[in-house]
Amino acid sequence: MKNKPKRVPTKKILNTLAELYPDAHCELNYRNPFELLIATILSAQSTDRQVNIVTKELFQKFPTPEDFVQLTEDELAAEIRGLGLYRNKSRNILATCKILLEQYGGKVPSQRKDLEKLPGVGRKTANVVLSNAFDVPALAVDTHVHRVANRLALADSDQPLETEKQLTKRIPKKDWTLTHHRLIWHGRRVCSARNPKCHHCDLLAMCWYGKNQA
DNA sequence: AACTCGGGGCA
DNA sequence: TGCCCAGAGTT
Repeated sequence: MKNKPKRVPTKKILNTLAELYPDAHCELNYRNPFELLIATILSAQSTDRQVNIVTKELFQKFPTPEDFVQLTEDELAAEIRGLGLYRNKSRNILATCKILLEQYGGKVPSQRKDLEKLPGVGRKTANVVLSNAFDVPALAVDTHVHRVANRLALADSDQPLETEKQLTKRIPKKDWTLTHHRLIWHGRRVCSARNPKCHHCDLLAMCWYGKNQA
C-alpha cells in the first residue's frame, strides 16, 4: 500500500451507513446471556439465518446448561445439524456448558479472560457476548467487519485485532453495536469478499478500495 | 502462517 | 458445480 488512503472522516461514513441501514439490528434472537453465548458459538462459518432456525427449536427443548449436559456429543450434533462444523461445535458447547456449571454456577461469566477460556469462544465471540449481554464496550471484528472497514479505510491493517483497536479508537462507543451490524449488512449485501458490487454501492464516493477498483 | 473442520444456501 | 457463510483450535 504505497499511497496512504486519504481517509474520509469517520463520522461521514458512519452517518451514511446509518442512512443506508437505519434499522440494522442483531438478527440473533436471544433471551439471556446463555442463549446468546451458544448462538454465537454456533454462528461460526454459518449464516445467521440458519443459526436462527436451529436455535429456535434448540432453546425451546434445552433452555439451560443443565439441559445441555444431559446430551451426548452425537445427540447435540444431531440437534444442530444444518450448521457447518457441527461436530466441533457440539463438542465445544458441551464442554463449555460443563465449565459454566462447575465454575460459574451455571451463569455466563462477564470477564473477557473467563469467556475466552471457554471452548469454542475466541476473541470475536467473547466481544459479542461482552457487548450484547454485559454492555461492556467491545467491538466484535469478524471477517465482514474486518474487510469492509479496511476497504473504507476506517481501519488499515491485515490483522483483525489491530483493526479492532483502530476502530475502537475512531468510532464513538455508543455507536459500536449498531455500526457493527451495519458493517456486516453492508459486507454481505454489497461489499462481499470476492465480487463486491462497487457499481451500485452507495459508499463508493468515500471508499478507497472502490475508487481504486475502477 | 497455514491448515482443518463442514453442511447448506445460492448463483 | 463452485463459492461463501457473524471462527476457533491445532500444528
